[in-house]
Amino acid sequence: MVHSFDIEDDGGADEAPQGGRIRQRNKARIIAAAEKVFAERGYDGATTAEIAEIAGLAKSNVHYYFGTKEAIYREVVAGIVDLWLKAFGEITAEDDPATAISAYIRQKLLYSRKRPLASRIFATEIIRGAPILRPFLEVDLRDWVEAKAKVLALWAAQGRMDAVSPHHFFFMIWAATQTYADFASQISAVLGHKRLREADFEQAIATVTAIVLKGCGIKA
Amino acid sequence: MVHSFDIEDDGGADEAPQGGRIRQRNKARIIAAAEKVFAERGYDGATTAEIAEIAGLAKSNVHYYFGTKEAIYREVVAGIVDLWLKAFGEITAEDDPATAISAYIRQKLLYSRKRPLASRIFATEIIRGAPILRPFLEVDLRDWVEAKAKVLALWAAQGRMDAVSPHHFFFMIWAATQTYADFASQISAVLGHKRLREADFEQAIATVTAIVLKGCGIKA
DNA sequence: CGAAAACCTAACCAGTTGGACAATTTTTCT
DNA sequence: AGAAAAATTGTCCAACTGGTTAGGTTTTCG
Repeated sequence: MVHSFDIEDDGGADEAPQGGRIRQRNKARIIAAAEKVFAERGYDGATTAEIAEIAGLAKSNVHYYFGTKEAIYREVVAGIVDLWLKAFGEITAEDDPATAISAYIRQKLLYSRKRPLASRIFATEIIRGAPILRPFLEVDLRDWVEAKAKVLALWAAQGRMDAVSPHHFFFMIWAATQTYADFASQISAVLGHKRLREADFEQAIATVTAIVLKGCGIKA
Repeated sequence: MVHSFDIEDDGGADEAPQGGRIRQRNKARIIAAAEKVFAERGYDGATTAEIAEIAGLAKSNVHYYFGTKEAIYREVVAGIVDLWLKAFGEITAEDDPATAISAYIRQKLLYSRKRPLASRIFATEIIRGAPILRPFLEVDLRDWVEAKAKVLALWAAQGRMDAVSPHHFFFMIWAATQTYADFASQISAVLGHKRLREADFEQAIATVTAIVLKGCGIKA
């Protein structure tokens, strides 16, 4: 998993939340509330008071569990990184290119649908210059892309796809899929829908997949 | 141009900045400084004090020209919308599809290179739910997309390109081009470059153009 | 020139925010 | 039960922020 990068404070086991039932439940509530508030208001716009209110706790109680606002933010971001890593899915040389890439795009797009708040927090963190996530980007993500670049190069050598720049290939997929979370308000405005529907996402999956596969000369 | 939507307060002529030389120069300085601050800190994180400092004026002087922080923000956003409209470029039925789409992608990408701050402010505005830009998105941008959808449909009927969903086609191009401004820190981290270089943008243009054109069956 | 208009800014203010703390209540464990 | 640990909260506060104001300086223009 992630070796070089650990956002969370505890250097210990990566699993099993610590503490009693109450602690566990309240921390979860706070994180969930914080995700909403950070996504809607941004880091600076978010207030611990609003997080507390949504979590159904007193503000002082929020500070009891997480010392500072930044600590809450770091934990929210850490959770999002986990999601990213899971959403990465597997793309190996043994896979069929069309199958693997299609699955990857679908997974990313469904993630934008299921967890738009997380996606937006990730986006604003990057836009702000990735003060928290820089190590993750420079090491883990970079390694991941380098590994996948080799897979794409192999596929290209085998004539199973065109020789496209693997970096920009992924940048394009990430952008095209994340936009349905981050820019949802723009997309729904243009589509004339109040909210994005299931069908919109299905059509997005179809369009993005079709263009990317054909555009890279990947045979089905 | 824009008929249904006017962010700027003055209902009058759209050209020629009002006021004397000093006023003009200082307002420009403030806007430039504000663009930087809003892009880096977000709306809530931005302070009029920092804007003033970067502009080289006293905070009170900033409030002398623009009454409120929100007014500054609105003017910055209005300027960005103008850029968007210009960057839209022309895509008409008479154009050659490959030429028109290539030029459009290139223009958008170069805009991400030349004006990354503007792009980031636009992005955060959308992520926040587009409180200011909603009318623009729902009317002007929507109309623009509908008009272009007809062009794409015609091209498809003429067998000059595949019948792809025009909406998602543009969402994809917007995402793939804007990502080089908004997510520059992610991209440079993955590429291992401290800053994005000219060559990175050229390769981005090449990759995105190639995938989109081929992916939509647009013959060169 | 001279006065009106435009420009500039130090000082100030009221509201908000993150966070500290001490006192109290609840839960846990023996 | 009863003591220790954990949880809860009202209250307080220093720092900061957007914005005002009053009084000064500079520019403009007849």
